[in-house]
Amino acid sequence: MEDSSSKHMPENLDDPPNSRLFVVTSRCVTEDDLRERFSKYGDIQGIWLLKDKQTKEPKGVSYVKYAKSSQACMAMEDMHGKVLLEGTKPIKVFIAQSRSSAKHRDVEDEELTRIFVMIPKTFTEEDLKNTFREYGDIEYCDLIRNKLTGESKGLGYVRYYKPSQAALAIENCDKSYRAILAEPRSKNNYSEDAGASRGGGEYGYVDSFSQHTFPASADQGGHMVVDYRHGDITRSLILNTRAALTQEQIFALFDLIPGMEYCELLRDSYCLTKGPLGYALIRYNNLGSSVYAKEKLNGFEYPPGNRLQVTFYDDGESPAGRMASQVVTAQIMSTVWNGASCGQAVKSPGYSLSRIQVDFSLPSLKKLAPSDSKTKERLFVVFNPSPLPLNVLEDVFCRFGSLIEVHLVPGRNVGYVKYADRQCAEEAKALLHGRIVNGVKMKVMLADPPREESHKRPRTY
DNA sequence: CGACGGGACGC
DNA sequence: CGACGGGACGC
Repeated sequence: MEDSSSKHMPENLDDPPNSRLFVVTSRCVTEDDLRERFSKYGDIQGIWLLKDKQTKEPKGVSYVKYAKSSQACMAMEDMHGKVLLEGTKPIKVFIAQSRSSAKHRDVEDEELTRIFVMIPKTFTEEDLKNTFREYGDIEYCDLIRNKLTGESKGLGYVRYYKPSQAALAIENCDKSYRAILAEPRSKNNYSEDAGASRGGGEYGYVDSFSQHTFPASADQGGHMVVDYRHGDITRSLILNTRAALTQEQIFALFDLIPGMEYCELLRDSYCLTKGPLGYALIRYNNLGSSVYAKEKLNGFEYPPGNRLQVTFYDDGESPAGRMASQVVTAQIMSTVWNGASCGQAVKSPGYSLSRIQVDFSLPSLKKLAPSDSKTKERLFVVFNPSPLPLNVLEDVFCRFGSLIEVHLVPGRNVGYVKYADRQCAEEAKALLHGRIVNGVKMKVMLADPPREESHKRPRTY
């Protein structure tokens, strides 16, 4: 089944990643010399000495492939600078660049000592350190936090002193942490030109290694580029909120980002009788501030439990609860509302912004189940011709009680509805299947059970 | 027919 | 400075 002969190394040169050494030696060092000195660190799968094409003379460059990255790292750490043969120069040992990488630059320890992990949101930096210190001395731990609330996003970095320690952590820690090597901080992964670079190998260490470690995402990135091209972003934003917010509160919130030049609380034209304001219009004096404000405040819970929805305002459309564009809609679906639901504390029928148009009678609005409720039943919904907005879906599907959340699949006309009670889900299915809501026909079915994943950590949100 | 599976840091 | 082999199943 497995081909482990030392002669034949087909495509597994980089499997697992960083398990191969690049060794610079004196030309007179032989394969046996290398084997003698390097075999104590682990299972050597192959040794290859480069030879000159014409003269067949050794070039003093060789590769040593181990079964594990930690073995390669330990060999590197221990052997780098050692003299193999009396009177020859000290050898140099590095982790080899992946075969598919065009770069021949040395792989720095910087790239090999920091890992990126998924952890429960309740973890502190100390918890993180205590969890991962069994693999080696830790220089520091970082949590990724929401800048505004300070709450952990359940993601963290652990910096070790030595590559072998990071490798050991990745190899041996609980799979649910999904530990991988962190991309170096210098590279700005953030301004998402990922759409342009996806599939291209022009970004050094981003290429083959990241394909190894990052599952392909269906998420539509690159909104900055796309939005500019389509002219969908403006300096104006729309705030949607289910909870009542005062003009002062909204002003204070959006004034956190410099450049606000306008902030007005508007009544939902469809809910004139309701006291609380449904949405607000905010404008900044520059594009950067509006983009930044949307990024920072969209999805922000204020007050806690009330997730704000911030979208770009498009002058061509009615402001009431409308998305600026399909692009922005998709982005909101995948970033803000995914896996989220409003806390029931602030959920109240009077604050519903969705305008529901149906040709059948709907039960009254019900409270949502707590977002940490255990899912007892899931519904699978197919929309025709296109998905309904999440606030509408929540409005409709909550009316049978125990609704936990509605989740749309980005780029597809389908979604999932989670209930904390099977009976409620059944009733929702019975009443809503085949119905038309706001002109969108819905098929409502029981969802197939989720795929079993043995090493899966329960989601902590 | 139609299906979820995750991930990034204020230089 | 010091970066990527030899050789070929059996449909």
